[in-house]
Amino acid sequence: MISKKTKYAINALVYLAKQDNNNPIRISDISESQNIPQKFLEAILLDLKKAGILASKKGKGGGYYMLKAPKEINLAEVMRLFDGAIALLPCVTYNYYERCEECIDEETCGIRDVFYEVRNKTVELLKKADLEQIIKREGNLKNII
Amino acid sequence: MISKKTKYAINALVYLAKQDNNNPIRISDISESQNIPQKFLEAILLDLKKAGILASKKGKGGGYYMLKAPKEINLAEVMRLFDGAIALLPCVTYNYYERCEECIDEETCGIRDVFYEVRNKTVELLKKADLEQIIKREGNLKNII
DNA sequence: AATTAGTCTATCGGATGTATAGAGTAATTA
DNA sequence: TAATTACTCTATACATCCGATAGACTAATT
Repeated sequence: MISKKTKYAINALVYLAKQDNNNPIRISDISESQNIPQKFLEAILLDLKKAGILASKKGKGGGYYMLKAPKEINLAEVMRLFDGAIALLPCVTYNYYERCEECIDEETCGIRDVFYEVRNKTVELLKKADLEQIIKREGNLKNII
Repeated sequence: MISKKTKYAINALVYLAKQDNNNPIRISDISESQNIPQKFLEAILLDLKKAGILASKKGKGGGYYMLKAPKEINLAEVMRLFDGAIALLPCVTYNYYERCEECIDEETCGIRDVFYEVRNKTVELLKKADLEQIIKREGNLKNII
């Protein structure tokens, strides 16, 4: 399961990416419209800013706005930022590799082999899912109904 | 990430499935050969027994042995048994569905749409991975080296 | 100068994951 | 039927993480 932090982050990003212009949006606006606890959201937005995805403006008329283009931000990136590794086993991650202590021979581990496949497929799907595409998907789903 | 419990369970199952005959194996044997803390392993084996995957025999010459055929046990089943849902969002699980509290419209949620795909692919891959196949994979990996 | 809004630090309760201890029970064998 | 072996159950400990909140601080704008 992904953490609430990641989920909130994605929701906030989609919300910001949906704005017509790129004017700053107040934290309290995002918080209320997306049902995210405000103080919790503050920390999340800060992290997104540090990651170079968002930027902020202080003072009256301030708030957060997109720095990167929606197409350049995908769910794999956001998940890694808040939850760390995407893989289900530490021994099949790109960025957070760790040997399984109890493992006898990693090279010939059939279990690892399976989870390696799972990770590859998952990352592939999550990378394809950028903010622009997610918004398009919403449009499609609305048309179906 | 899957829990150690799940990982230990899989390792113990593969170990038991590899035995030539289906004689009972002592907990202490599994524990030592697979580097799993014995007391922790006891609880895991009990769960696997309750799930109808293993059976046990008490007294001298006793231990745990396979009840189901290795081909009938796949990683999706084991993961669900110990870690619960496989999906990354509660709103896209088969067996543990829960609405996201903060969600505004589930039906048209683009994020959900993505994670729905990820879950389907993951479950597909994990279901294909039964114990027999895992053991075959190990054989293949050994031949490559 | 006053206002508005983001930034930082600290903290907290609760849940979960990993692991261990020890007493108790049941089956087997000799 | 006693001794042995091994499984079963309950309780507990500890660390870590997660979700959330409080409050003081700082910086930009009007």
